Amino acid sequence: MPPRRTRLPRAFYRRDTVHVARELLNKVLAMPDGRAGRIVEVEAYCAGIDPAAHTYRGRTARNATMFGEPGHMYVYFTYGMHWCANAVAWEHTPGAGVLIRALEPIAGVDAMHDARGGVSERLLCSGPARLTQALGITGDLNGADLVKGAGPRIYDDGTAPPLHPIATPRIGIRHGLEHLWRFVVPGNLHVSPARVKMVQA
DNA sequence: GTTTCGATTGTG
DNA sequence: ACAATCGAAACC
Repeated sequence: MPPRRTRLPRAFYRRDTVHVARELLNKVLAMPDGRAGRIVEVEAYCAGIDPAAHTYRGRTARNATMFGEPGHMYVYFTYGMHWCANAVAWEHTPGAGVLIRALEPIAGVDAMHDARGGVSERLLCSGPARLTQALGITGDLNGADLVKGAGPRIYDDGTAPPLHPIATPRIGIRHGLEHLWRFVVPGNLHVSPARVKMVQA
């Protein structure tokens, strides 16, 4: 018998972005075709004070979704080839959300492999662009409602977030490294291989 | 209008 | 360590 899935209410996303990031650990991201994975790594990007956030310099055509209603999905294109997915989440200041960085695959794994080519299961969804490729998320889904609608959803299947998630600096950014806003499920094997950016000596 | 660079990944 | 690859942001 499959675990019961509870839809996350809009109010879930309408809270402090860092808090939502931690609460999203161990939730389930599911696509309409059945592909689904457990969220095991996230990063919070905050409004106003956070120079690493796309929204730091204000609203643009690209980041407009982040200024919209919490609980929608902000999908952006980067490095000329990759899509990344966020859950819009903010309480008082618009323009913030949670980057989903890694999933543990739990359903539709064959379809994920078809979408990703011959990669190991461990690397199937272990990175922000890997998981969008595995699930088939592209810019078409920018703005999709994760709470209502027929598109991607985030569910609670009864698995609580870790009591003590690992907190680290965020990956691949140049500013805002002092904030420990990357959160990881301790011991999970599907976390992205944390590449430390090499610095020229 | 032109240039720079990125919330990354795969390969060498 | 570095190329791939292109649109948005930044700069003039």
